[in-house]
Amino acid sequence: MARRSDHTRDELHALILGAAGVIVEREGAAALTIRRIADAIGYSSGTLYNLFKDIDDIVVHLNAATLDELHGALTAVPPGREGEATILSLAGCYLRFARNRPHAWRMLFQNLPSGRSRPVWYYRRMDRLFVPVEDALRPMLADGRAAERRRSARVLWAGIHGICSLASDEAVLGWGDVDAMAESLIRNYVAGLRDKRRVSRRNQRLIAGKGKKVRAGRGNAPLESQGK
Amino acid sequence: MARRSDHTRDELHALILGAAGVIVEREGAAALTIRRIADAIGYSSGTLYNLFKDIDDIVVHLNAATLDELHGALTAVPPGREGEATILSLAGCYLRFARNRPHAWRMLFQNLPSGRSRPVWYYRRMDRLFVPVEDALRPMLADGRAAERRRSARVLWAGIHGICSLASDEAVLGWGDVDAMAESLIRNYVAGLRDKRRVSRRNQRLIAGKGKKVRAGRGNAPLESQGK
DNA sequence: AATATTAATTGATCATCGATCAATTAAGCC
DNA sequence: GGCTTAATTGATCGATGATCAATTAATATT
Repeated sequence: MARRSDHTRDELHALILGAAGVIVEREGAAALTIRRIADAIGYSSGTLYNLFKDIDDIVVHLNAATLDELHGALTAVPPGREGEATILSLAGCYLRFARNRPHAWRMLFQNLPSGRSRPVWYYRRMDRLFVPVEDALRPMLADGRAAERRRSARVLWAGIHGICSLASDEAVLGWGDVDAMAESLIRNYVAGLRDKRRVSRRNQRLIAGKGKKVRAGRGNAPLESQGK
Repeated sequence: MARRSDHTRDELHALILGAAGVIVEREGAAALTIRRIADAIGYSSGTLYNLFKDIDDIVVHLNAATLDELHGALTAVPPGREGEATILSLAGCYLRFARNRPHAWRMLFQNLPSGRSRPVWYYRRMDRLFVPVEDALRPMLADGRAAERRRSARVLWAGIHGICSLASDEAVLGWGDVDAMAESLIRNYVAGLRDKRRVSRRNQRLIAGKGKKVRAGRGNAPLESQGK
């Protein structure tokens, strides 16, 4: 047949993503195949290529929906006047999401074949996730230090993500520890942020005192010092 | 033919892993197939199944070799009497490794099909990576607080890993920022670690002051407070 | 109402994948 | 030299992503 009036193009689009989402939710990304989606919605496999370029395209759209959900959950946490508490809530939100929807969450970060890259709008959606953290940092890092705030938000978010990532890789870390770890990360990092000046000075002294005389001023990058 | 005297069993084992390593290094994990390895070493595909259970088994052994290399690089950084500087060096080492060997590094963390899990000895090799960080934390966290030191090492390592992970996912973060981000993470987290007591007390006051009276004492877990 | 136009849908088909296993063949032993 | 053992082969299977000529239904035109 052709142009069955069963569904409009948009309905079909949603139908495919819906069925794909169910498969991923239940069995993980590895179970997601063109034929299984087609069977689930009662169309044949070729039809899917009318609406999506290839299977990676489907995955990208699924991930976009997941990112939207996650973003919605993050923006739903009450901002609160105190920054640290807000960040703790945001982290808890992120961890809960990853734990409740492990398959969808892991698919977000599964590496694609070398060479391929995701569309731009996809990365914009990932960037959006930093915003709530950035806002929560405003009490600690004033408006004058926007660049620093931007970086700190990304450091915190990446840190939470790293903890989550190792925890979801069952047995590297157990899920039992992640809450305490995330709390440790946030509490100590934010505390460090608060006495930025004193810390910088102390580190200068300590590093300079270790071996050769090296002035470790702002912008100095000891991480690159032993480049290979 | 059979039992060609070309190579012993061990040689063949190494030959397979060597060829597989070259393929991954050059083209990434997606290019690694049984047939390509077999062609590369001049054997037929069936032979590989004599030495490895399946292709995941080959990947696991490749990853083990990568972990050994990484561990070797980490233990090669001079310990140094000062903890923070050592941790900065360790992080630099980790970031450099991930940047220089992106394919091998990313394969370490690629999620396996739902249900499957890696052998125990594999996770032991991952645990080993925490040890140098734990040792470097000894100056800040005395012997009495071993559990705290253990957790902090994992927090730091997971944080660095998270930064690295988002950076390798090209375009979420650029590689240009990671050094500064890692430095920010370590400097601030360690600083927070240093005035643990004062920080805890301050947070108690702030959280208690926000809305309902909640005593946020030690062991309180605000991350789980709004469980779903 | 009949026909032509357009486009959605199909499913056979292709190359490739991981994995299996009967058949083959070489090495070691008596 | 014949026998045993085990390593090696490659055809084969089921399943994958993707393609495309053929089919068919909805719409426009006459």
